[in-house]
Amino acid sequence: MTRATASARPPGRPRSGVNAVIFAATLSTVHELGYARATVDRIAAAAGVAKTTIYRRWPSKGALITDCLLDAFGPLPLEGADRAELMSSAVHWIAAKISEPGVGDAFAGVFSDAVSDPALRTILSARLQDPYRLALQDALGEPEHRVLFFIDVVVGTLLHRMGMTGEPMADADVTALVEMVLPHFADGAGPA
Amino acid sequence: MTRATASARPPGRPRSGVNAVIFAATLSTVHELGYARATVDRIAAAAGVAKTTIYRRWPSKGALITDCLLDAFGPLPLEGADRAELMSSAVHWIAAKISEPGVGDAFAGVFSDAVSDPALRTILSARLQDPYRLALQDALGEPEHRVLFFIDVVVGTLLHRMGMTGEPMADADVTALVEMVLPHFADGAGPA
DNA sequence: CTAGTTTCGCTACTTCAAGTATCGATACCG
DNA sequence: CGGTATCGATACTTGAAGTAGCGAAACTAG
Repeated sequence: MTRATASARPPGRPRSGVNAVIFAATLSTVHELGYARATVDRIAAAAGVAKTTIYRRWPSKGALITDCLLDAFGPLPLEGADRAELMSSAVHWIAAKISEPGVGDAFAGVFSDAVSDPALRTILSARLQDPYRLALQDALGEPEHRVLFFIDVVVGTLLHRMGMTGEPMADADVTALVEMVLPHFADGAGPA
Repeated sequence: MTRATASARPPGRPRSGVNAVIFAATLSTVHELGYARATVDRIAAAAGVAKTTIYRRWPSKGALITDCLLDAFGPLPLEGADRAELMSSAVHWIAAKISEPGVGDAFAGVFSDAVSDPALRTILSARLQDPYRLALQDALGEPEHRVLFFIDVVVGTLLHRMGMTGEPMADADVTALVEMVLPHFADGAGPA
């Protein structure tokens, strides 16, 4: 998982397999201290590695958080007999992920940083959003801009609740979100 | 506008009426440089005042931005013959406001800061969200949690688009947002 | 006109975090 | 063994939030 699957192993001392440890330390530190106070120094200390080791692997704190989220989310489970079940399970899945300790804070935090950092925005969009967007386009047969709108609504709503209250959205409200979104994205409901 | 309407003027040198100038400088600086690089030093320089003057009036950068947004938004225009028109105009209004130069960046930026700053979250919730929430509760006759959900969806969606793309949401998508939200909040559509 | 109070601009400072630089030591390849 | 890239450790640079203390200015009360 840590080791690249490249053809020949590159020369030099190989990287130790501590990415998973660093990811875990990142989430727990963010969970305990919040995003802003989860400094790279503290994350490194919690993971038992040097700060320089982290900066050798990720170009910035935002990139670390992005990869950490990618690792925490994993692939989108595309389950459901029909279109409605598929979308419903996707919404509940991302809501549950964002509810996990540290994940929501880290997500909202890195998203915030990206607002005034175009480079991080590119990383976030390409590494985190695009894979799920493509999977959804494929599963739903919707054009790109409709799936982007879907993501804006679902993720935006969940993050806004998290940001304004500090708590993840309750199940009842996630269900309301599903019920609001489903008709709009029902087969043949959209324009074109 | 700047001067307090308090009973007797307090002793000492009165504050100069530069709040409006500071607000304008804040928005233009955020618009030019982005939220993170719009430092209080730079905002003060753009407004032609000393940084200490700003910190005499607002306890933190976040509080300044919050008041600046409050000033930029103004009161929620509650127009519309019926419930649907009222909600539609409210969504288009906030979308237009967020599209104004600097406003969306400032909003997304201060929101981001609030994620890991409970004190700022309190300021943001009480000074910015609550007035509009109360006005909506009154106008729509909906309970608090439904209006909060409405705000999460609308503002969250608009900010997510702004944060991920750097551009405000296009009119066509705002219209789609309205069409998605309206049926869910139609009279008698909700639980209880 | 003077005394009291508060704001003003200015400069200097403290604190903290992101990110960089450098070093000797270590692990792996050929 | 020689080459190379990583490791931990320490020190450093840079930039921004927020604070402290100054003399000058503006206003009010007497």
